[in-house]
Amino acid sequence: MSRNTVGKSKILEIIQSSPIALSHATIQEQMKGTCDRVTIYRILERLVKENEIHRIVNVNGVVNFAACKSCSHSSHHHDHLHFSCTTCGELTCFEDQSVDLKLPSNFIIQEYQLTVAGLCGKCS
Amino acid sequence: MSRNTVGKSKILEIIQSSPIALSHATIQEQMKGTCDRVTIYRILERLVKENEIHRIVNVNGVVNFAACKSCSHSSHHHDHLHFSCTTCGELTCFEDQSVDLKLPSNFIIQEYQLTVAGLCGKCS
DNA sequence: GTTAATTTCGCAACACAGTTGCATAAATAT
DNA sequence: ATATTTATGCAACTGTGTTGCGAAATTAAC
Ligand SMILES: [Zn+2]
Ligand SMILES: [Zn+2]
Ligand SMILES: [Zn+2]
Ligand SMILES: [Zn+2]
Repeated sequence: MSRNTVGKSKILEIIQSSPIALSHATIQEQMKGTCDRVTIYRILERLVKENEIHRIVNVNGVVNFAACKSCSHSSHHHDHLHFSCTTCGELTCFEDQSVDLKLPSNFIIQEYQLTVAGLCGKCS
Repeated sequence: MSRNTVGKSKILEIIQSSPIALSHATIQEQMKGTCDRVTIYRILERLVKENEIHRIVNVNGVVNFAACKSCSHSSHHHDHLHFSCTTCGELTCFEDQSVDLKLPSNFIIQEYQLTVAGLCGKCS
């Protein structure tokens, strides 16, 4: 396990206390200069590796991060759906929505990226 | 409708004759210097607007383009699944796979980005 | 406690995808 | 033939993410 530093704890707390997924840029803002850009990238990488958070590629190509809630540390699955609002920009996890896919049997799935974009409840 | 230029026709042909989705970089390679980088970006933008091609954000965040086959020009839908191979890098459309999602009724879906990554038939 | 090994951090520099402004060129319209 | 519109090329720029490296901070060993 990697070390628990001040920056790491703070970043994890920011992500865990957010109802929506956050981008690196947003996290950096909230860190208010207490951490270097690159350090934030590396901490996020560590947190992903330790199954504390998961990464979602938004429809604009930018990576966002959200806390892992329903997935235990032993069985880690991120096959749930994400919704990205085109107005307010919020990226929400639908952890209850696991989509079942029918692919040819010789296809081996390693990673999911299931996101729909549109207007969220607030903006519609 | 935008104008039909040499570059536009060539790029459309490259995309239509490809069994997999292509990135801007790959298209630029196949254009062999006949077109400027920026021009290619703008032509792709036009082709998307005219419903000739659709854009897929790959798991690495890079945008890829594929020809529109099953969708007519009147009813345009891109709710199908994509598969991105982590070994050979190929991004394939599964136009027959339309995933059904159950979102809260006040959520309005505008755009789909349904991609799974892993090992394709050739690489598994 | 002092020293050595490991990990983290900050800074600079880089790679890459994508965008914008502007002048020129080409195609349409009058 | 002239004016208007659209497309192109070039340069410069933005934003996201990465890599190398030396310094600082932790942890382990003695
Ligand atoms: Zn919204
Ligand atoms: Zn999620
Ligand atoms: Zn493959
Ligand atoms: Zn497709």
